[in-house]
Amino acid sequence: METPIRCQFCSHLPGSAFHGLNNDALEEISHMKTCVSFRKGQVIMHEGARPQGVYCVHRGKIKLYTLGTEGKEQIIRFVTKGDLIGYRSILSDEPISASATALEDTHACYIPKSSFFKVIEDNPKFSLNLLQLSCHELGEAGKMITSLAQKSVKERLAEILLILRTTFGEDEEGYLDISLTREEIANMVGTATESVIRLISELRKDGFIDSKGKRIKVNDGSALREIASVFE
Amino acid sequence: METPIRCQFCSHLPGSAFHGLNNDALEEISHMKTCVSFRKGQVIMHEGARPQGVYCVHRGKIKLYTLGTEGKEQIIRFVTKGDLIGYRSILSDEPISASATALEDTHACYIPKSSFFKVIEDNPKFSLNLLQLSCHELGEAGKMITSLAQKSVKERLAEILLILRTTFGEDEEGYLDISLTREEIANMVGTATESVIRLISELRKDGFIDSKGKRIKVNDGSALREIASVFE
DNA sequence: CGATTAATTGATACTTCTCAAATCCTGTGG
DNA sequence: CCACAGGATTTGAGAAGTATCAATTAATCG
Repeated sequence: METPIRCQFCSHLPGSAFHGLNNDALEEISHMKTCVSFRKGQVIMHEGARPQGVYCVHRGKIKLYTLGTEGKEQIIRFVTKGDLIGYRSILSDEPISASATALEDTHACYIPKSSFFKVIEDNPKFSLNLLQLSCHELGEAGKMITSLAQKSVKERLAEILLILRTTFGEDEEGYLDISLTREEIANMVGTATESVIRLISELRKDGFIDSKGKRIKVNDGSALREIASVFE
Repeated sequence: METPIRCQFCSHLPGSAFHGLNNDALEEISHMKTCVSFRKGQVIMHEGARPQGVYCVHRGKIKLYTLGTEGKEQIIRFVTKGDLIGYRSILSDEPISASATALEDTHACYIPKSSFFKVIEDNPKFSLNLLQLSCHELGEAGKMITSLAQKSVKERLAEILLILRTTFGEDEEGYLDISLTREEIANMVGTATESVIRLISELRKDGFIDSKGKRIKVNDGSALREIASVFE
């Protein structure tokens, strides 16, 4: 447990669900929250559990996933700095629908359930932000559903490489700023690990991407867009 | 355009997003809304458009779907009495992510965007209801993602027959109270029409379901649950 | 530097899709 | 009320796409 930065001064405030709240509200939240850390690989929330609060990620990367029948992970989405975890479950009053595991060492602010609801009640703006957020994600989920139902594995892989680039950005050398195993990529695409491996090496041969071990670089985004049939 | 029932007296109020609002609020909404009808097959909202208001369905059944690359429908979910359409787009301030088409003649109440926001501002309870609703649907979408990514077509079909039963119920003879073409079922399952046909006849041979034309009856729900690997 | 875990490759089996043809329905106009 | 046109459903056969299994090589971590 470390001393938390006060929310007013958090660099992720503008893009977060707390943007637009007045100073008093932010000051109050700052007092209600605590700061927690997770090591790479650590489970932050467990599918089926009842969360007692929400996390606002300050640093690090997290995967959200459900477990399928055979215990296979299906990655639903990724969470990074400024994003909330656990709010879905608390707001719908349902058990957690997706487990969260840290992909790298992570710092987050923890806001207990009761405080979270207090912020909602006291700040219509926050409530609206959350509505906007959940509705946006609902749209994203819909896209993912259509993609899984109608696209081939190759199309989906190309799509997800592009999503990874927008979500995590690139480092100085142009590689995606996220380290995933082939299995994790497969669990996002919804296919077998071996299929991902074959297709990645195919994309590499075609020159659309580069890859050194886990590091992947998108060379030709428009080629990937074409493969993924993304027209946006 | 017909005379709308006032919301206070609407039989769908308890299960809708407007439940728990006080009488004054409901009275106000009643004055802001208008009543509209759609014929079977009519498109209510078009993917990509900017909706100017939301519909609260009073009677009828509606499919929400996105169009995939080849123009193929992917049905995301169904909407029935008491449900809202269009709120996701308005709240996230994004174009409509899924088209809506009436599966049978439909009556709905239309609430213009500005009125909708006014209700939200004036009634924290409504805002919370919407949050709960969208978060619940987010969980459902996650389940659908996992199912599409990991289950076989047969498992998904069994799952969807069960979903249809919970969503639409059964008529006096035990048949699902919804009429869908094989193609529409396929568009929900995320497979080819012919595959659905083959699997439906397989389930019929096994005695788990009956079907006469479009009418489908679930004989053995627990067998379907077993096939679908649903453990709830 | 072992010992594990991850990544890769090949061969094979299986599921699901696609195309084509036949049959069945359903609503419509005579 | 009947015949018919057009769509929906069904069935079969073959092709394609993916998964699975096994064996090998590479990478990673104490």
